[in-house]
Amino acid sequence: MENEQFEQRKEKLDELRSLGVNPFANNFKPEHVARELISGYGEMSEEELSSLEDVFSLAGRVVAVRDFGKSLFMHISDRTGRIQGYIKKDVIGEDELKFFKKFVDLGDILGIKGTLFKTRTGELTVNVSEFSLLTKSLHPLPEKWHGLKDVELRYRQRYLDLISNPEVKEIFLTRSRVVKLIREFMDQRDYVEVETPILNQIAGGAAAKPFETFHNALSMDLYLRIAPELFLKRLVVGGIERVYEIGRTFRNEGISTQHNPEFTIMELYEAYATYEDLMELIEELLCYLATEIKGSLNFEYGDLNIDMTRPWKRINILNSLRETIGEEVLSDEKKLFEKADSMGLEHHGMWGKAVTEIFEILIGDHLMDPTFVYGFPLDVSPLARTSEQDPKITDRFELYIAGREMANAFSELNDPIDQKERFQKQLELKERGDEEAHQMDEDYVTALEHGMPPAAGAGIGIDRLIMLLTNSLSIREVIFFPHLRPE
RNA sequence: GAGCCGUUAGCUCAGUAGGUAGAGCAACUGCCUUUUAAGCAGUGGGCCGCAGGUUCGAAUCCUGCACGGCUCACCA
Repeated sequence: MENEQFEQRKEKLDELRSLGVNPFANNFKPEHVARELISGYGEMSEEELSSLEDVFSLAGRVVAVRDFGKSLFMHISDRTGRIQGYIKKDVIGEDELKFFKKFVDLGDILGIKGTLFKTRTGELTVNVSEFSLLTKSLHPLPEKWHGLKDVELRYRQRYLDLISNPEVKEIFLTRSRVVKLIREFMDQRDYVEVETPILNQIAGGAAAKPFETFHNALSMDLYLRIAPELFLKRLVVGGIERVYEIGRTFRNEGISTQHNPEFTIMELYEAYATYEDLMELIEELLCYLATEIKGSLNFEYGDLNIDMTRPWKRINILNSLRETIGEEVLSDEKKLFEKADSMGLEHHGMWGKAVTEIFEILIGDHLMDPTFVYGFPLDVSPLARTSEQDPKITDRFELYIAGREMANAFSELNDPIDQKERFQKQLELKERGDEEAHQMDEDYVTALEHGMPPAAGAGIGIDRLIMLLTNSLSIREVIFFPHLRPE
């Protein structure tokens, strides 16, 4: 970090202090932002502007300076955008101009005041009559034209990425908008937003390896949650009939363009609904988001054209597998396991696991337009309600978009006896070496014993949804500080 | 965890038959009162990711390591 430019700027800092100027002053209140000036006055002619006598004040980071000797142009960037400032000796005085040239660097935070005018090239510009150095920056900005490209630096020093790459900032602003829209959508449907524990004694509600931690005062092992599911359903037992949570979840697994160890999930539960109702709800929600964010139900994602026009396709896992691998393989457990083995897939001797694994590779990965995949086997769905048509199947679906799982939903199992037996089976799997099998959650079973109304619930991967809506091909592009190894 | 690729100035990037390290931006010194990737003249700035090896000589060839990216595996 010690380099020529850093040293030069530190010297300026010392000199400013010796002149009695606070290089980290906080005595300037900007009354305007770039965007409001541009949208409010950008269309006015030079004549109209010159008849205005209003003085505007704004503050932001100096991102460009073009020095002409007795005058100079600069661009200042605030939370809404950029605006040009013009400093002219005749207006501001020789001493102030000299001060600017000597002490104000690219990257500094500056407050400016002045009237508006238009340059010859038609750009709305603040004719600066007064400026105030608010914060000295000790490091140079990244390259003004190419921005910050180095992916590692972009993630490690995200602030520089945000300063110099406007499209990056745009993605995160969109992320914020999407989450807000989701909340509005859910609130309109009478759902209550809640928060449930992240530190769990039992990490349940999904098939995943948890992070472990320890509570010193209680002398107790704890896990970071892998899903909020079991807590939310306790709330349904408690009479919060429509409930949702948007929050961080942690899974101790690999990192990739699709996976970050901590990610954001939305889970929702609705009493008296079925998984088919949730297909409708999710379709409505995602189409609403696409319309608001993309302005269309047809948009590009990478090389793909995604068509979200309703109604979305619904395909049955067993039926579609029957077409690809044939009835004889599907119905003969031995042949099915051989098929899974030949594809290098794990199945732990479970029919359902083999079925879903094979499905994902052969069919799921190729589903680009939104598709509901339903008919999940019971042995991979320990919290889902058994189908009334087929005892080996549950009332569960997953939503695939762009070949990826975006949501998982089912009618909830609310029979406590059945639930306990399912947990028991998961324990057996765990003993046989399936690290991702569920733990027994007696307390949850007790909650069900008090009666959970029939309900359906869904989980939606928010990061992946944001990726889709912002055309981001890596999850790291939608998470401010993705997990990286220490430098 | 495996394979492939990358790491050179603050930033973006060049740099091959191994022969003392380059450009643009940024910085510094001048000139320039409507520019916008401003322009002109000049100057400074490098453990070429780290550690070994080969060689008279390594940014360049070899090995190991670190970090990152992509693909695959596990998963959402």
